[in-house]
Amino acid sequence: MPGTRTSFKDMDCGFAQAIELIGDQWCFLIIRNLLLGMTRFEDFNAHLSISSKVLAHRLERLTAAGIIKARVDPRDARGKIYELTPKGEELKLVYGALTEWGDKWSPKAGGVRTEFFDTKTGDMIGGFAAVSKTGRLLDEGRVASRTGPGGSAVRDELATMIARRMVK
Amino acid sequence: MPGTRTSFKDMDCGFAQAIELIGDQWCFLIIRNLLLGMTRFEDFNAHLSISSKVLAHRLERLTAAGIIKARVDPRDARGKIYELTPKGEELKLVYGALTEWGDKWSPKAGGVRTEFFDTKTGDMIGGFAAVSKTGRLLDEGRVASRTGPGGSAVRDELATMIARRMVK
DNA sequence: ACAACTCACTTTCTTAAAGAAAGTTATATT
DNA sequence: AATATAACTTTCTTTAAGAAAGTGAGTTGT
Repeated sequence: MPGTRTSFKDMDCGFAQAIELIGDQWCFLIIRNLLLGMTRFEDFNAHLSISSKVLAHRLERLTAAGIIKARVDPRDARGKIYELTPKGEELKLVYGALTEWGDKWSPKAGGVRTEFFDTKTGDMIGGFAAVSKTGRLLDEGRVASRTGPGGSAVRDELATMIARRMVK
Repeated sequence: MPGTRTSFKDMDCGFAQAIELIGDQWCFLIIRNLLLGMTRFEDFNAHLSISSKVLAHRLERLTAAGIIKARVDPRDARGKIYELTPKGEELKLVYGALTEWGDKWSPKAGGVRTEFFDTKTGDMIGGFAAVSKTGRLLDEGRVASRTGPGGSAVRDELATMIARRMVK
């Protein structure tokens, strides 16, 4: 249907499912602010300059996806407090890696805008990386993906599609 | 202006800049396929069921952002080969982490759809994580962020906004 | 050499959703 | 009782998404 955004629900792929849930500029920014501790409708509205209509829709979508949950402000029944669920909290790494990438490739004189640190030691974090089963760090270049046990024909079809095209 | 999607270019924040460039469902999926080795207009078109109009726009946007680059197929001057630039390749970690999250929270009987492995040893990868400067792995719960040297008033303003609201 | 075919787009047309701004409702404060 | 505030909802206009058909340079088959 024209105008309707395409849904990826039928795509048998974890990545596509993730994008179905949070692959929207506003969702990304809202979750980012939630990860930083923001909780109020008003604050998202003001800080992100998002219209209240769209904000309400996004909060509803994120709630339905089980990424956030709202509760009434115990001090003032008018207010709601929006918080990340464990599912939402686990996006922290994705956000860290994306923030690092963004800061690297949209650089600013003076240094990074955001730095990550270890809350136990206060030390700055070196970065985000893939880790072997034995706890060894792996160079980004060594990381590749393949179809897992729950993988579908879709992924193999993709591989075939790609193989058929190989140049050079 | 109504209908115009909001731009985040003025937001002084690496994360927002990243979202400005790739924070769109189609861009995400296109880059995912590029990371898996897909290179052709036709293949994105068919595999993602994206309309050619929108695909052309996205490829243009990603090219302008310096994330992909096109070259003519040396074997057939009709065809173009789209490839990730180093900037684009560096999104691999973000994609790995997001795929892992999506596979975990949209689970499938039988196991993960996609598994990551070390191209040197063939061993499966344990996961993605934050790493200290000294190369130690950090528990996700220990990771937090703060304003860096290039950080702006925007982030501090956000922190203030949040602090003002603290409950419990 | 010429027709048929491919690839990478454009164009056209319809409709859903984004943005701006004003309005609503249920509490809360004075 | 009057005013304020938080979290939405409504209205209205415009842009962009989606479907489908069309275009043009380049290639292949005969």
